[in-house]
Amino acid sequence: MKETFYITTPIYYPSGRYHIGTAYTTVLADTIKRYNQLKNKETYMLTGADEHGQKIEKKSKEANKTPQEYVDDMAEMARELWNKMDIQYNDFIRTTDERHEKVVQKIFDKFMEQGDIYKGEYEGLYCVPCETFFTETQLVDGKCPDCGREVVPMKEEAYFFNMKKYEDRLLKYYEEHPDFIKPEYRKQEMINNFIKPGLEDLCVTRTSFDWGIKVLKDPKHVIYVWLDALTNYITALGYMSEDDTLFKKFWPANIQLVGKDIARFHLIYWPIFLMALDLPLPKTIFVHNWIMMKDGKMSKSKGNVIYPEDLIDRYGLDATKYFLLREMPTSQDGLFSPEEFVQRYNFDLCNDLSNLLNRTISMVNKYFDGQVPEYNGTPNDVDEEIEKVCIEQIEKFETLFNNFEIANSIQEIWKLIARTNKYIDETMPWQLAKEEQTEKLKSVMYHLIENLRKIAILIKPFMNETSENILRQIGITQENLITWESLQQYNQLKNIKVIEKGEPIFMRLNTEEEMEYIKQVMKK
RNA sequence: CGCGGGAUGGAGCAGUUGGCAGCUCGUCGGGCUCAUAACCCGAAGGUCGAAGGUUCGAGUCCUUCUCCCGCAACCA
Repeated sequence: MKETFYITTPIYYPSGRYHIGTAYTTVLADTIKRYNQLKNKETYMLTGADEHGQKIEKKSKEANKTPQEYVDDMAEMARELWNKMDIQYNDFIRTTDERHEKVVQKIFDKFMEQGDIYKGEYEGLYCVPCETFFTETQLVDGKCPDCGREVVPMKEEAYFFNMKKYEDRLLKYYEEHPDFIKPEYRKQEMINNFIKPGLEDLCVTRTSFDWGIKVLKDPKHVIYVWLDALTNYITALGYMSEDDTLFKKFWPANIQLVGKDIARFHLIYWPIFLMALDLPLPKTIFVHNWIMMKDGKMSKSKGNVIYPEDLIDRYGLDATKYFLLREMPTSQDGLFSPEEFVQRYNFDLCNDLSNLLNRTISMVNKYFDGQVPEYNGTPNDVDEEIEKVCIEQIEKFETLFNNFEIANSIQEIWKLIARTNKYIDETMPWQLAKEEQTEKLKSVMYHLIENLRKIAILIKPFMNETSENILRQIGITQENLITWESLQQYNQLKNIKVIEKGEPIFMRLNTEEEMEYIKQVMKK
């Protein structure tokens, strides 16, 4: 039996077009999934949409649609984007799916029966025209953040989930499972800000709007956001339904990705819901940071929003994914800027990677008519060293990647690329050719192709197209030479012929022009 | 004294368990010619936010302070 691997993204709230940050989360998930797939695990990736709530109700009115029509259109948009980005999700859950709604109702009833949910009163500051509750901290100058009008204290009947009951268990779980929350400092944040001061019970229903899952036994209430949204990770697998084979197979999740804005809900409420259901908790919840712009958060009013389609259409999918993953540190927010994007493209992708491929292919053609020599040992120290470096870099990559330090892990691949470029200068193949040192020259060509093969495999989880392109150009077609295990081999290439003329995988961009282009696109 | 993170050569960042301060880009000089004005080498440039302390030795540990960012509970 293959080891299983279940990974989830948040279900995104479809209140508008998805920007680059949403794409980042999904690309990250897809990359981790593909990596684990290459490592021969049976993987399952879930993404989806969180389609209930008052905001959707409003948005749909503005668009002159029913809420259902509105979310249908948005779901379609999301699917198109993920297809365009070649995201290999296995399932797309929508909270309006019947399979989800039915189970959420069952879960609600179960919590009622267990006494985890009780009826009480929700008190908050209410904006009458907007028909919305706000907390004090949400207010802008003590007024409604949406319309700027006065808010009034209001009460409404609501059901609450008794969080206090699980407080101690949650803390204990944190302590006993050091891998549960990554990065570590998020745990401290949760404990100090929310758990230590004492958890407040969570309001799980509302009566002030309709667009949600009805409470069966009290239908004027709809189930409110988090109980509805968070449970998607298990309803999608068929939990509490006739066919729960996927649930049995894949739960608990190996990793659940969330942005820092929704960390609290995933690190506190979600584990508590699972405890109340007597289910195992996910192995890791990974909180990633945000992509910031030079002038702060992306926002339409600032005119600094970047959409994934714009980058993909002009620079290709792989370049876009490369940038996202390479630029996002684990410990802090990443920075997007047009100049950074163009520079990464030119330096890393064109100069380092694409050029390495190009010069190698050219030499194999020039010196051996495109026929890659077979492994003939290591005729000098440099060859031996390059073999060693290769092994080391692969190890470093794996260690970092397994710890979800993706940006750092990618840098290790690029160190290998840089080292391989340097290897050419050290060995000076043109000199070897002149001096007719054929054995040495053969060895150099062999090692170059071998490194390119490994580089192609290493980038496969996030640059699949480029990976295949490289392998095609260096003439590697045998399945057994493109597996993850084959990274350990260094002397197996036989009967390989590179293409006659190298095709650049990335062409140098004009920095000025492209910076201007990206800036234009951001203002749209 | 609410909580967490950050402050490292011109810019952006690495720096696990304390042991000669690194990387990418930029600048200056050189090399090579297989390749994309590319690639390779060398140099200049930092009292690692401030002040104390522990230590044979601290960017790394402790204390205090300054500035920046995020969070502060039901908005996804």
